[in-house]
Amino acid sequence: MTKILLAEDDENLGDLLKNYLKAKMFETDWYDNGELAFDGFRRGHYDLCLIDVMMPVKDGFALAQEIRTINKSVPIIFLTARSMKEDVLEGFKIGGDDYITKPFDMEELLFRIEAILRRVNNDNQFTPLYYTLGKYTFDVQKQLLQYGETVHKLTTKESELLKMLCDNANQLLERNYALKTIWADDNMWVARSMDVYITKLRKYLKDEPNIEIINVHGKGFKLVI
Amino acid sequence: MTKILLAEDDENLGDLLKNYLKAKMFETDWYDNGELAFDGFRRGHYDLCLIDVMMPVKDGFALAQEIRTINKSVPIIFLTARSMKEDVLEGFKIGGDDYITKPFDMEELLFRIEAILRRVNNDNQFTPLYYTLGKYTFDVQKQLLQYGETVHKLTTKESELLKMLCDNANQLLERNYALKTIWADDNMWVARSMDVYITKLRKYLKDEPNIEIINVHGKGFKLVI
DNA sequence: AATTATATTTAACAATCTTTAACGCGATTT
DNA sequence: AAATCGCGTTAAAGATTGTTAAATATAATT
Repeated sequence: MTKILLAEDDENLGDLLKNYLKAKMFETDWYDNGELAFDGFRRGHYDLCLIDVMMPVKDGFALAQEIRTINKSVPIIFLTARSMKEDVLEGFKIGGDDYITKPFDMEELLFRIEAILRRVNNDNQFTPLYYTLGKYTFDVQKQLLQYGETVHKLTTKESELLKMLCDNANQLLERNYALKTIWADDNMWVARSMDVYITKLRKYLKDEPNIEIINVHGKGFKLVI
Repeated sequence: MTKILLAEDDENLGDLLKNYLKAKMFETDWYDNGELAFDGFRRGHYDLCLIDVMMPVKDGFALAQEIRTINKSVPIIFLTARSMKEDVLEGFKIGGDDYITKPFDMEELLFRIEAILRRVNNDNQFTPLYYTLGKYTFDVQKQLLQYGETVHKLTTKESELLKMLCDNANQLLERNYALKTIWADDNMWVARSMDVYITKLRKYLKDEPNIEIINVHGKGFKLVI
């Protein structure tokens, strides 16, 4: 989960932002002044900072400057009521990545955050490489399901589905979710295609008594280990 | 020198921008409509694109979208007179990096450009001259794939494709993306040509059990290391 | 310019992957 | 209990990819 540091003294705005970002799957720590925010920054690990320029105790620029002394790369976005040229330029000089003036549109802020993270995360695409299923090892990259001599070469769809089941092991994997992500569609016809693949996976895994793909009627499937 | 592509139909603004950026040590190619700009983009190499949204022949969003099909990483900044929410969001959805509304301050634009480039250059996106593939070394410049005695002289297309696979190692290399960049086209017939080259590369790499080019059905290929 | 060599594309067929169709069974609802 | 719905399974149809060889295009050489 992406962690965001929010430095904002306005209670309403801070609360609003935190909740909005939470809904968008960002974990946000909210500090209401610059000093606390800096303490928080050195303690935790953040993927992005959202900093209001005008704050009591320590203003946003000062905070950003301090953050930059200990971290030169974390993305910083300034929030401000003032749209004066000098302020904007000051923000960029310090090493900010973006500058957005109040009142701003939440969705625009979200897109700006995502635009910056997209660039940062360019090479940060982490996915587990192997899963252990009883005696079998599932190599996601190579699309192999193997145990000693026995090696099943999986097709793309088999592999995608098995990976999704593994990610939700012992939990329900919803039909619609799987269909929308793997098949990019969830109409009735495509749904039958998924059933065919479930059958195929069950065949591969039938040698493993401890592993089972069970059906949750009307909802989806569950990989039980 | 950093090269900027400027797509702007307004003569005065275009001229002004080009001169301003030149003074700031950016080499700028200015195209006054979207179609010319796209032609220019595929011909040359640019570090950043500055695109006016409203242009004749081909508007800025359409241009950006075309650019994104052949280049997923070049930074794009939109310029526009409209500050409507929908427009801004559209720009980010396409994969833009920033969006600035006219009339804008030249200095602010400059800072935004620098903020983005700073981040891009941080990510160390230089392209290596050598890749290591198991026991083989792939020399991009000389188009050689060698290990001790064994040396494969690669043809241009073989080399371009292998390089592209290496740049996306362990990630999906989309068919269309490869076709558009290497073959400058992505029709059905050309696509088969790519398959032939995949076969050739697999032959060269078959001595290396740890290296494999796997197919992602309907999407592209992945070099797994 | 003609010839040779090399690189790339096209064509053809085989193999593999994915979807669709069909039928049967069991679960759920009426 | 009958009817409906969702799922399990298999086989065939449809699409994509793998591979080889011949045809064409491009480059190098005579």
